[in-house]
Amino acid sequence: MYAVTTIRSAAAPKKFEVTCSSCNLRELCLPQGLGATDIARFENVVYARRRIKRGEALFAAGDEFKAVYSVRSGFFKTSLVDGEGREQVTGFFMGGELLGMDGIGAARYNSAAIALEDSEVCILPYALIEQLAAEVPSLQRRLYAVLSREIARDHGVMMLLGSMRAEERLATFLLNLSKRFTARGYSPSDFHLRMTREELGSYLGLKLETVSRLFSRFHDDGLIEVQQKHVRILDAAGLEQILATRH
Amino acid sequence: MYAVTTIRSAAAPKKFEVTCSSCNLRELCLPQGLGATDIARFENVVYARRRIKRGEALFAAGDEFKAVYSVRSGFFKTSLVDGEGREQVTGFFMGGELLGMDGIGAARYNSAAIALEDSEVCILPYALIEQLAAEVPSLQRRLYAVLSREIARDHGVMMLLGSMRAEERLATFLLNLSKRFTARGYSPSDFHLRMTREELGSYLGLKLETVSRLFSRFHDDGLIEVQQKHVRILDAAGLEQILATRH
DNA sequence: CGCAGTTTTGATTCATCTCAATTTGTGTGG
DNA sequence: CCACACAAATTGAGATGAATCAAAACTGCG
Repeated sequence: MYAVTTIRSAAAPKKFEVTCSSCNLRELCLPQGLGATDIARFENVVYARRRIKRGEALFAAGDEFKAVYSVRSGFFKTSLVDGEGREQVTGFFMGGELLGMDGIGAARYNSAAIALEDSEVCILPYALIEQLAAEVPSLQRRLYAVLSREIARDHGVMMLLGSMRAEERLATFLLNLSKRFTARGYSPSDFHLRMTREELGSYLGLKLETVSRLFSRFHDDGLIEVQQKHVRILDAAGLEQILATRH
Repeated sequence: MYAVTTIRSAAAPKKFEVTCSSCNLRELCLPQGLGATDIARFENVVYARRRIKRGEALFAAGDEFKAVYSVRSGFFKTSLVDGEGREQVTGFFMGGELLGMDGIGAARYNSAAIALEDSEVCILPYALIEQLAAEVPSLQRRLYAVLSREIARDHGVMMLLGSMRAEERLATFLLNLSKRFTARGYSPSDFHLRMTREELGSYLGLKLETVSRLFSRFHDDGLIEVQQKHVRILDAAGLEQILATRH
């Protein structure tokens, strides 16, 4: 286990006064549910942030696992590349969501995290978090819960990829995105997609042309407005209806 | 948090002397890497086993989350059913593998676990495991690692479902199964599938007829022998070749 | 021994992919 | 600030892998 000072000097990113207690993403982020005293201890461990420009990697698959990251602003994709060069986008991440947890088990990141817009993350040095979790039961519980929810989330994606037709996949994705934007105080119906059609296609198990055609079809059906990356949901109930339609 | 005695009297399954230290699945199971003293404490918490007959549920989606289970013998599937009645098999589990971890976050199981043959599991009461983990760093580390690996495993399935063609999916599945059997001292090439073609199809995102046809094709190509649920791998390199083939 | 559930196989359809051309948008350097 | 070059998105036509529908064969359980 590293000493705090060692890690600080080794990583040496911009040092900020990190104050989770006043962060508006607090309730979506790791310290959710912690009391004032525990949050203070937590802030002491989360001592820095890091900026990542669009297109840059926060970490790559195979990199040594040292920290988990919480998205403070911006947008990320995570993706996996197999031995044959196939890329699979495994998720999209926005404010308050945690990145890198799949690296704990193997001490190396299992996937890569790429910023899809200029972004900023809070660095959560894993050794310190782990140590603190052993002392603070509410943090320990929260950490297990976050890992477990990630598993449940992945199962949802497996359902999407394994059992849904193309238009159900896109409808599910749009509704999910809408919900997450809402939780962050943004419009539930009006947003800018940060990923390309190809990245979205990879995530949904579809080719980019298919994604593009689906957007056009949803548009023609009056469900959404699309203009390149800008999407406006006109008929959320209609999108839900797609999921209810017998297949 | 429950007192040990409360949980014991509440659950009251057959009481066994559980001795992880002498279990041949020890190195695949949760207590992997624990020293003698810690294993003893662990055994004290894992105080019981439970038998599940073929076709029965170890737990159902939505059940209150109380324990994680380790497969002692037998074979399970886990599956998810969405609002529209679609079933998605999310995994198959054999000796030493852990079931139910997706329930930690929501305090309810997120999926159902069904025995595909008469099976036995060790009951790992979560409240006690959590408590012990806070005191035993090696167990804490192992628990985080197990959760993290489950996430990484799920990402592998997402790759399979999102980026592979039907025959690549089946080849991947067979090779994975072979590896897991090998790790448990069984033949790497000769095994009995416990799931139906439909269950396997659900897991692989294919229809049962497609799975059946793929088995026939692999048979015709001299890669495997199949007779209903019995499979013998004749040419593992050939199966790997399928994955390497440009798509 | 018989029946229900499972698997195999065939014929056909259809959703999605592939290939290709065009349009639209974006970042960069003059 | 504009023009150019490159990246991204759209749309069309046609190919194809897997789904669907249907029937027959097998298996093992009661």
